[in-house]
Amino acid sequence: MNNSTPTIRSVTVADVAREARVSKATAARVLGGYGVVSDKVRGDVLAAAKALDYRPNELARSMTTGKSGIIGVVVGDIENSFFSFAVRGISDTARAAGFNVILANSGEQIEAEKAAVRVLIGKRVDGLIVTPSESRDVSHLRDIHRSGRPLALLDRALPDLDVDTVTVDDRDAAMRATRILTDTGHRDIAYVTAVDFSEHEYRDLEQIYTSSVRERIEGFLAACRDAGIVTPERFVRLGATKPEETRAITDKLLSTPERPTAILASDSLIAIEMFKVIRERGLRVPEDISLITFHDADWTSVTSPPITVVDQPAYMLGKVVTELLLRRIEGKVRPPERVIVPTSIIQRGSVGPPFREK
Amino acid sequence: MNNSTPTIRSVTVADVAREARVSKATAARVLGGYGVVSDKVRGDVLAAAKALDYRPNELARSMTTGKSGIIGVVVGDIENSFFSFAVRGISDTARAAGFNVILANSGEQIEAEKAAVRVLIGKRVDGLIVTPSESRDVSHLRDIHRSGRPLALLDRALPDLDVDTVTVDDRDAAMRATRILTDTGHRDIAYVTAVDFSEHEYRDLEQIYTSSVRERIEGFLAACRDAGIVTPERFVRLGATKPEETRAITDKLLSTPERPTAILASDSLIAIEMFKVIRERGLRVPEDISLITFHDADWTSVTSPPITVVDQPAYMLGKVVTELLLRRIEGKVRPPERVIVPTSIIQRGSVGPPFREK
DNA sequence: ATGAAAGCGCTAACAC
DNA sequence: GTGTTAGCGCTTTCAT
Repeated sequence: MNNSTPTIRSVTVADVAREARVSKATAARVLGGYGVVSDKVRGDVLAAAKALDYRPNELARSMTTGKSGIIGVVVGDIENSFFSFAVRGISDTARAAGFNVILANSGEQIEAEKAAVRVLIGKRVDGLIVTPSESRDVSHLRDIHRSGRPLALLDRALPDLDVDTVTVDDRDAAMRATRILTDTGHRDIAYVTAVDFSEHEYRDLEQIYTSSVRERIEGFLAACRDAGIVTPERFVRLGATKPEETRAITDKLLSTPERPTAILASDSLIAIEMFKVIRERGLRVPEDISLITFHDADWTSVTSPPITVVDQPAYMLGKVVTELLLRRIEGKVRPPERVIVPTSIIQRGSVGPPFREK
Repeated sequence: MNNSTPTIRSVTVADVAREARVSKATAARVLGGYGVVSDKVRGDVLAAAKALDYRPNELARSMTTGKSGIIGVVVGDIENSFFSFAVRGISDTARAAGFNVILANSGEQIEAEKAAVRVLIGKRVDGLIVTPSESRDVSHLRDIHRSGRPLALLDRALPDLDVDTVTVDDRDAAMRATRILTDTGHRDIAYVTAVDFSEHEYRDLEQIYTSSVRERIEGFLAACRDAGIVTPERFVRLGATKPEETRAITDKLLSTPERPTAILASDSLIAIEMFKVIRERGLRVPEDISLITFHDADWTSVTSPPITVVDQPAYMLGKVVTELLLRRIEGKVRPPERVIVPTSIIQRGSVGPPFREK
């Protein structure tokens, strides 16, 4: 049909108004779906709009209304399937409420996170959902709050920032997972986590600025101590942020004669890399070493043996945090909520008695 | 510090101008980084901006410039790690060029895809990258083109739409994968793909409206025929869009005594589900049945045996399609490009001779 | 029920 | 170099 050159100037309410022989205001009323218009005029305007192929300019609309219909989301790493699911939960919930989502990746880097927040605020998003990469520097998050836009935190709580927050029961989950290991007889258990840190060695909790990481370590250590294990922190390893780092940590961990007999991994990306290294070294799971990981990633159920996991309802986390945010966007004033979503442990075949006992 | 109530009205160039005792235009010049200003005035304005905590309103900026700095992306399913990687490639490339990304999920539904496109156009994105879910209805994509905004296609070509398109060598990849199977002696090979279709049975290529799906089937059939296999289409199955569908297809496929001795899966989501069903039925890979899948998903390297895959450079696809789009956004006029990125096959342990020969 | 006009925050001509 | 002015496309009083 219309094979003419691309439309240079898009058609505006003024164009439609002219075509329909009404005022700009009237056309805008029917096009924008507000105010009152007679049925006849409505019909005329709609017909004109159709004839001209009118598309509203959401930008202009946002500018006058102050709302963009966009929710900004900043996550640590979209390639981590935990976040994929959470984002899916966010998107579905937002879309159902008529909102769009702008997604930004922080790569767990505080500077990238700040930049992303700045941009999103500039775009006048109606609200933000952030997975804060650390709790020391929250000035940019404070700014959001100050700018009057709602903010909700996903997966990680910030002690200094009293806003709607949804996390899982990290401490408890870590304790339960660890207990499975100690109950099976393990005394030398490694905990490997992804917090960005120059060294892999763990000193004390003061080093850790990410709530979920911290709480999991706390839970792990507590469960170990409950089982009478002394200095359980000797096998805590930080900095498994990339496959190569994880590989280095695992290699070192498995090289000593005093090596751990079980491993608890803080996410599935770490676990899969550790699993590969374990395999390559000719070790068997769980005969030679037991393994539990956070997150029920797809691969954990197809390995031989399948992996015991802490199942985190990622989609649900995304859904809940979005609901909280939407409620704020709608202007409900009430104290910030702190939702803790329970996890469950799916026992599969990757835990067995420690090899030393054989 | 400033613990006052959230800023109601955000500070504007006018506010900064007043504070710095210069005109709005001058303030705008330094704040917007264009035009020329004396160093002294620049300093004054910057100081005023800082004091007032000025944040540019990107919306207003976009409205006057006509550019939003946003690239709209519509993919089939973000949970599919193939798309995750592609999106990561898109994001990284876009961000490096100073663009943001709005991500929308079509769920491979044409209506959702149309809605997403409409919204993104409304937001005046500077360009769109779409993974078209089918090639019959491309009116909405034509509209993009007509609206003057660049459009680039990812992973799937559209015969009717002559725009920048980046895909992998689907036909050839399917042929090579199939040949591995035929060379190993297989004569009864199933091809299972995810195109949305009411029945699972395949009749002819005319049913298929998605280029990548179609080309892969073509390649599969061609390679089978080259190997002298008659009616290879008898084992082509469509509609593996959800785990349940895949499960049903696999169950049926494996229930007959004439069951296939090898399977080629069109994506890793299908393959993992098939792998699970195979396991549950007590069949072994590759002794009882061989398996190859498109996409080097993480799980394919940790199963026993690991899975032979068609490695698609998803990140690269995203990167390349974004580069093409950015070039168009910059206004370069030249004929649409059709880039075909080569794939490679990673041979692992999931292919063996057909069990019937034993 | 409809219209006229102002204004959202910014950029872009065009003067001076 | 700096200021003045006029929009961008829409919503929103305020009249009529």
